[in-house]
Amino acid sequence: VSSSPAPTDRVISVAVPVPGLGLLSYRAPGSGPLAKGARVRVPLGGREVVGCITDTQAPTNPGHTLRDVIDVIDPEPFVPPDVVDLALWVGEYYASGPGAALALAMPPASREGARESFARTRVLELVPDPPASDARLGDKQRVALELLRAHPEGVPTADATAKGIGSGTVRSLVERALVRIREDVRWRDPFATSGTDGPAAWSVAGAPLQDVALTVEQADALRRLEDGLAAGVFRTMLLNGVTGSGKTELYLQLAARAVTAGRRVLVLVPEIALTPVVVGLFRSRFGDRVAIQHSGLSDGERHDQWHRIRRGEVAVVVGTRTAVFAPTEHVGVLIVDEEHDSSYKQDEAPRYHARDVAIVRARAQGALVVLGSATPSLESVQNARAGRYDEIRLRRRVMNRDLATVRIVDMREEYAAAGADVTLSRPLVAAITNRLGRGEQTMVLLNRRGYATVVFCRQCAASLECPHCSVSLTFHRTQRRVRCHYCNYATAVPRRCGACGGEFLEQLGIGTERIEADVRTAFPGARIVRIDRDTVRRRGAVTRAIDAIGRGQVDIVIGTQMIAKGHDFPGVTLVGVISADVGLGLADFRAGERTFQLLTQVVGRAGRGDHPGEAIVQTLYPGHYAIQAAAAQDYDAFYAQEMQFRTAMRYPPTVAMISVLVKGRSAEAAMADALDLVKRTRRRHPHGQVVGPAPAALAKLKDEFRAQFFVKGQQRKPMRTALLAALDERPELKRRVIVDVDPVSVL
DNA sequence: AGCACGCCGACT
DNA sequence: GTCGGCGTGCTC
Repeated sequence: VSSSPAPTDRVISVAVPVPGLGLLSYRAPGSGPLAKGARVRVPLGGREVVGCITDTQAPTNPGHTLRDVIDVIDPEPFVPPDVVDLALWVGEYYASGPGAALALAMPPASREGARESFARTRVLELVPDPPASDARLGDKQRVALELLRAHPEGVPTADATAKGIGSGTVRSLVERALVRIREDVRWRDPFATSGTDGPAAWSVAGAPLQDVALTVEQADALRRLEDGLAAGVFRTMLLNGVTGSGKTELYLQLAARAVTAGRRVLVLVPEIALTPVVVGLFRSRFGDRVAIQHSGLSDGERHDQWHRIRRGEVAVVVGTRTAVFAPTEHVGVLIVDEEHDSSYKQDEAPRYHARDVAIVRARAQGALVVLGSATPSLESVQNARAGRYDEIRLRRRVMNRDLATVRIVDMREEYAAAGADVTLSRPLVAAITNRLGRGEQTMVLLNRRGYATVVFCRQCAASLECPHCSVSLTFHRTQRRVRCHYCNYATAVPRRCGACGGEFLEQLGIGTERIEADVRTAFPGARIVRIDRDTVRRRGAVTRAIDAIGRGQVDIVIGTQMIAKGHDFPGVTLVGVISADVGLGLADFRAGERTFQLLTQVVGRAGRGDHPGEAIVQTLYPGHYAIQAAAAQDYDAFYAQEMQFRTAMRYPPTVAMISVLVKGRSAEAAMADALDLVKRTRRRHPHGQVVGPAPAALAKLKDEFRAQFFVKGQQRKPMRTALLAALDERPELKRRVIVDVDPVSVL
């Protein structure tokens, strides 16, 4: 290791997979090819790591002695250079550093330097022009040749073995040059294993193979989208369309147009559970030129899908937020479905928002972005109304279906009439009875798991808290235990109060388990299924449950927000919301927005088939604007009210915001460190606003105490610079500080 | 993230 | 006298 590079040596910039580290410079001896995006093995401290070249001509850093690259793994770019730039942007904007951001753009094993490797199947096939031979064949050999003649495409060795053709028979046939062995790449196809119809399913049952006829409104929208695509320049279009207005069909037809023009299409969906449906729709139009990218794939599946995309074999990539880094070239359209959904924000470093990254990617490549939602984020609508996006409205449902009629039930009246224990209001019970009689389905939403949310002592008023977090424990009746929904701590329900020894423990607050029990009691003959994180933990369980509902094997579905998202159930004509206000009380500036979105989405589940839908919304706050606007399906009313609140409180999107969470071993220590950072940040950010510190809403989590402050301003760059400079003065705090740029949740 | 260094408590 | 607990600092 010497300090000054010899003239022939090149100095390169490398992103290493170490959080908090910037780009490092290394010497690349020799004259082999060096490409931006290629992987290199480099020394780092006392170990070796695999990094990614971000620049083949780096400045020599005078402060450091350069070390030599150990090995150049790829002669060509592994990560496409424009995706390298995208990752570098993410690393800077979200203050995570380049290494962690670049890891998002690489499939798992490749981060350890593994080369492309596909699974292979050995397949037997006949040699086309076998040499004439007078040798006599045995019975087994004749059977084998017969089988191969019947299958000119070849027979996998495993199938041959299953039919009694042993390896000895095969060997002698190969020696006689009558049969040969071919090695096929076996795609580890995630759709085949997690799909609903077995390995042969290329399309979702009933999905139309061709474009379906559009309504006048849809046709107008499609024309505007196609104009945007044809322009061939960067543009963002907000497709703001009520539930059931047929946005997906527009995605499909727009994608077809892009593919015809030789451009690739990226489709982002919020959740893994939604990928099979969307992939199915795209496969029914684009066949096997559709790839999948999401974190639920096995490493092998992910590897195969990634390399298919990288080789340019696919036209459409469908996936969750990570798919925004797919190694696709010539992207013409990026579609972000349900753009408001909080799953697009990663809740660990790098804390990126895939919708915003999609926009950055499109800008760099001159592509069109389509943001679709029935309940767009305030951010997107504000951008549209400021002229930065084009807004396309779809105000009507397809097939002239009406929006569901919504009835708000004031639960205070129900309590007065039937006691404070009541969970199912009289109108809801009557409506469910009515649906059961007609053979129609009901969906019941309660966005809270468990049986009771609080176990409360009637003698001393203490409630059962998690010993590791500052939250109450939730009672789960099926497990006969109380559990913490944050750290998963669980324990048997105590007989007596831990504080006073009193024997009168009472359960308050209801969850889906309790609703399931109450619904079963009220409707003994009904077929009931509950869908929440507790019932569908295994891979494919959601899909199976959703299938059963789709086939009409269920009368009443009870669930958390899981059931509200995306899935189209034609048999559901009634939606009941148990406590519409769950979530409204949270100390989060987006509480109202979340409630409005969830209610609007779930009410939109009602009546997509031939029958009109009805929704019954139970609440203690019937006058709240989020509930009122959702009931009226009036986005504009909600937007106006919510923007007033955000403006008054100086919350996003009226200001830019960075949330900073400081952890400590005591509440006081966390507050003291946070206060120190606040002062240092404030000094460097005199024109902005630094708010706090205060104990975080979740003041203690997994035995760590948390203090929080917010940096607000108009431009993110000076805010981020000020904060990072403050952190550089207290480097020992870096491990205990979480910086979240554009936070989606501040809990 | 690793890994080394370093400074205090419980064992051979 | 050493082993090892995890705080702190560094990595081109």
